[in-house]
Amino acid sequence: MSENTKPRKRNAEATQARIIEVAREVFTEKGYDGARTRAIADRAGVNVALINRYFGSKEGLFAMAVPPTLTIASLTDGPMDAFGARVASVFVGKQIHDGYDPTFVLIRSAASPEAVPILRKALRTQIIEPLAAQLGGEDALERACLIVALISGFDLTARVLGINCFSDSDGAAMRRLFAAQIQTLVDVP
Amino acid sequence: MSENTKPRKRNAEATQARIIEVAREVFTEKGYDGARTRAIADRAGVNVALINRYFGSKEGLFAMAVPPTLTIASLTDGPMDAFGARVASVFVGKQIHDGYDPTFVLIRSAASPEAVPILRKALRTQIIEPLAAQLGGEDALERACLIVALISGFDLTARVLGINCFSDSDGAAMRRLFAAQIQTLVDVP
DNA sequence: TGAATTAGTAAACAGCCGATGACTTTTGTA
DNA sequence: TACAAAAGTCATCGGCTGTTTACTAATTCA
Repeated sequence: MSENTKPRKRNAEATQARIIEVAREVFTEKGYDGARTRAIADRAGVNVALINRYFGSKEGLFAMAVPPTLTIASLTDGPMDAFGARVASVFVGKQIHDGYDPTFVLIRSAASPEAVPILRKALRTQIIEPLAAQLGGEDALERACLIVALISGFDLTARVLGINCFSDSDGAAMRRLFAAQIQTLVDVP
Repeated sequence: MSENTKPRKRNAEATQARIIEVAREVFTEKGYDGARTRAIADRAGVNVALINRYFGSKEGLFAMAVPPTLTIASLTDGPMDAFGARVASVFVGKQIHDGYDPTFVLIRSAASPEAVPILRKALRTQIIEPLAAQLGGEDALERACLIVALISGFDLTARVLGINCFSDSDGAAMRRLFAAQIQTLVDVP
């Protein structure tokens, strides 16, 4: 009862949150350019004009929706000698599910001039730099970049383009190879 | 004298070739969706209608322009124990130059439903399968996919998104690490 | 040479896009 | 209960997109 004591039907904050949630899904499916503001508004059950009212523009909505979620904290938490295995278990065999997938947004928005600066800044400050700091040792920046490249390249090849990269049924071989590749970039120093 | 005996000013074949050449450049810069048929026609010095007359549609032009160029023959030629070094020397430190770059087309068209099936088929049959056959040994398909993933992921991260991945000035460290990563995928068996 | 074929152009169509400003409805409060 | 502020809707604008149809001009060949 501490909050929501009054069941307001009109709630700007909740509406903005719903728009952001839906926008993440549509940006995942279509990328920045392919995502239509009307599609986002319709799926969120609101009028298109609210997107411009609350976020200024489609670009503003993208900037509010995507960068806060670009992080690898869930992967860097835990022992780093098992980092490769952890990444592989998440990305290899990942199903293409409905909903938000930041990596898909990244890949599918790489052709959009409005989205690239936003993605670049978030990727650099929230993923690559922290990862490089955590890796430490020689060429930490290069190794962090290669880890990100391997992950995003794998998602691009296997999921967005839909190339079958598995000679076995459960992807065990890929998971093992993928984990080993990542781990060599962690262990180098 | 067997060909071009008469210096025709109107030459459908030459015009088609010019359109394809320009289309490759524009697809490189903008991706499939961002490439405007009018921009292609204007830069080629012809009327927009010729694109549809000669190639049926924008998608038809893309299918005629891009797949024939998707190959890694220039990289697989040569000793495979230096494959990693060869790939690294080509991709690391590569300048963003004007003109056609198949990897950029791949990355920047990954969000376009019309382009993806075309790219998937060409990438699979002309790059990944030949590369896997050349690699041989265990998990050749997985290793070929990871090589492609690493290359395309690096281009996505460092070039299309424009993230600075180099702690030195000439990229020597990245070139060494990149080459080593690729080479471990070649040498595995 | 003259007619038929081919290369290329011009103009417009139907539809979609993001964004805007005026309008209506609900909510909170005096 | 009256009223002002906030939340949300409606209709529309200007511009752009791929494609098509009708047309003009150059080329080929009998």
